[in-house]
Amino acid sequence: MDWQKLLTQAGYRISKPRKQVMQLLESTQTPQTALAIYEKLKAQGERASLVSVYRTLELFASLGLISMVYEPEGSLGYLPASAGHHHYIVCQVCHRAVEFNGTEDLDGLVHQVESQTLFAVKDHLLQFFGVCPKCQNKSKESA
Amino acid sequence: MDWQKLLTQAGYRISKPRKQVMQLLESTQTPQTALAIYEKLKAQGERASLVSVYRTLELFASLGLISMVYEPEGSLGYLPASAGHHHYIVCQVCHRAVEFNGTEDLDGLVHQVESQTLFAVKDHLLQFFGVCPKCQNKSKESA
DNA sequence: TCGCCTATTGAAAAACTTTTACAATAAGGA
DNA sequence: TCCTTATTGTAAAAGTTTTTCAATAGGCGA
Repeated sequence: MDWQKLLTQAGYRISKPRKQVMQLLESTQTPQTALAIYEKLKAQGERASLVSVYRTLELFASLGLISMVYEPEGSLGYLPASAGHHHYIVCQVCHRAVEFNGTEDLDGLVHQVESQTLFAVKDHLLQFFGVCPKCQNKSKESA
Repeated sequence: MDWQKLLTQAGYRISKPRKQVMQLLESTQTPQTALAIYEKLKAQGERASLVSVYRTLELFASLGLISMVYEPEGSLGYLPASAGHHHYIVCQVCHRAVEFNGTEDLDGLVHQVESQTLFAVKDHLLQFFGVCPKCQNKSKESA
């Protein structure tokens, strides 16, 4: 669904900062931190405040409109959420994030962990880091 | 291997704060944040500074003596590292962390992700959250 | 379209976390 | 025990996230 409709239906307004943040996330190829979003908007001449960026990201995340991934250095980046699964592999070179579908294998792992630890699994944190095809080729060329 | 021997062999000294931090981590059942370690040491009358706690944790982690887990609220906790694998499931109620062995299933997932995304997988972030057996029983009793 | 209500914003400050600088201290080999 | 220097503690800085509150603007109803 359109994010603006979803926001409206949930009782939120379509404000300028919210439009700007979503537009920036949608136009970017890599996950962006709150500060990076703020600085890129500023560089574009927009004057959304950093506080609003934080608030907007929190709202969008709570509504499932955006996903969060850990960058290779540990900071938290945001990117538009797609419909289904939300597991990402992040390129350690160019930071590009790509979704992968690992539901089935993960289900197996969840069951194994539950029987092994007797915990009831409620949630998980799963993310891969690696080198994307483009960056693999670049390093081959320069070698 | 004994952590003190390992430190010495790597050219580091066995200082008071390092002893205190390791002792505290070894005596605790749950992962501890830097601040929590500092405050618990202070409560015990030890006078290690917060700066030293940070430095010590960084050193221990770089030597593989301790592992890091994300707490349910998102903060980073430390706990002594065991020999082999280092994946944890953390109880959302009592914060206890238990290791699990998911190497095989994870290998399968890694291969699937590589063929699906064409990335070369270098590293990963895997952690589960749930409710431990004890806390499951407690909630049953109170229900 | 206009006006009103109030959700939302921006600025400033506060709270919190982590890092840096540097003189004083103490670990451990000679 | 002495000497060298790794390590510490204090203080300050840097960085990040949250809170406060008056001003603004989104969007519904008239």
